[in-house]
Amino acid sequence: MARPAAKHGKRGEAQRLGRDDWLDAAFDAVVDGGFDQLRVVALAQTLGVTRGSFYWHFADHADLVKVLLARWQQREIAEGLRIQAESSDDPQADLLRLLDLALARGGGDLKNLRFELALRGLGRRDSGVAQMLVEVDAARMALFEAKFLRLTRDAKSATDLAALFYLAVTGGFQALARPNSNARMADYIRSVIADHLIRRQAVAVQSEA
Amino acid sequence: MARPAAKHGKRGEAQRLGRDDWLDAAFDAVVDGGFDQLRVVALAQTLGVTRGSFYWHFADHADLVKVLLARWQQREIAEGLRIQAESSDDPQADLLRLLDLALARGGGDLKNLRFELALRGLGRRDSGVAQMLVEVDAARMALFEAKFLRLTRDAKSATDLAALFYLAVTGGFQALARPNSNARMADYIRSVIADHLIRRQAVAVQSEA
DNA sequence: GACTTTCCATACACTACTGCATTGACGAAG
DNA sequence: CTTCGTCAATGCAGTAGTGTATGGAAAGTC
Repeated sequence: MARPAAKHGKRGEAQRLGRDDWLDAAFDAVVDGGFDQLRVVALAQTLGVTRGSFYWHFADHADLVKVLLARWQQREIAEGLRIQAESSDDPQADLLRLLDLALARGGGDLKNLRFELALRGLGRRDSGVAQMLVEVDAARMALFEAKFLRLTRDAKSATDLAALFYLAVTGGFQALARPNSNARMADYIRSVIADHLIRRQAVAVQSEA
Repeated sequence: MARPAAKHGKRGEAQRLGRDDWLDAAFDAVVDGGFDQLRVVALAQTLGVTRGSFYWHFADHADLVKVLLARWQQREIAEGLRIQAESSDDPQADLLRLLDLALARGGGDLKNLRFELALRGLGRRDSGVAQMLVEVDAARMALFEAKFLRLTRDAKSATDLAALFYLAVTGGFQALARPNSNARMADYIRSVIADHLIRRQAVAVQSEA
């Protein structure tokens, strides 16, 4: 018997797989299906190989999850630092851009968003994952708070607005990660959050001066 | 061999189980574990019977899920009507009470909240479930919008505030459904939403007059 | 007290996965 | 050309869970 199916992936003909190929496939599998539906057999089938390959790259199923989570966290940290670096003179514009990044994660595809929701689902049962998410949330909150502080000049309201902002964004994840969520919905959510939590705040500060 | 284990459930000694006993057990199983971890063997074990009983009450695993979802939706509709009925003279107080109900669902236990999050996880893959959630969300939004309309007297801002309110509450679910979420967190979320989306709005309306 | 309904036990067949061991193909380094 | 490292196929054992058939016990019903 010859190879069951050819891999028609990245650039057309790279037969042999690496660790990242398995991780990418696992990522996609989690995106539509969640962590509970992550099956080694399924990954092998989509990659066009048998499970024999998998157990060379990973110790077992738990190892795959562990590495996948670590990779996500690493990327999340990197993204945070990257965003922290880019800062303009206009704090309001910064916040609006932050909102765009949070709700669409740059691309417009919802894969990262759906992955994170799956991850939060896992975090409700796995205390280790929950801890990781608490840290990620704290880092993001700190980022938001810093931006809001430049906008409001008041510590208390900056903290509150950052928290509320984060709550709304997290809620937006739920609404946007649906199977048939249209682009209009995304725009509306963005505009509501932007109007009431960013622009209105900027006006209030301006009218004080 | 005698009965593996006695059922020490509701009132102490009711040996024979009904459909609702299985549904209650299934509900709990979903609360901690999600729909993907819903196993009839596990339910049978916690109920102290074998699977033979299950397949008398339900056609199969899919049937259990179907009935469980229907029951949840029924209760949700009833809850909505009940809330709609109780209306006081003070729209602000009404909204604050609505917020309490949404974030704690009356009791203070997080079971309903965690169940709903699990349900939303399922809705990301099952379009039927997704449709049901869209309807539930729409009904709640209409409820919120009606309350906000009495507060702001402006249709546009009432719609927006209701949407933002719902986003924040949904986001609050995520934060509160964690394994180790303390009561302080719940209070903070409540206060932030209440202050910025309800009380501040009431003040703005009052100052116009 | 026979008869029926309701609920449960037992046993079996079947499927879906995992994990591991062995072997082999293939390229690179020497 | 051999050797070694890397990746993959194959086969096997084991586990977990579903669905179904069948029989039996317990509690009502007439």
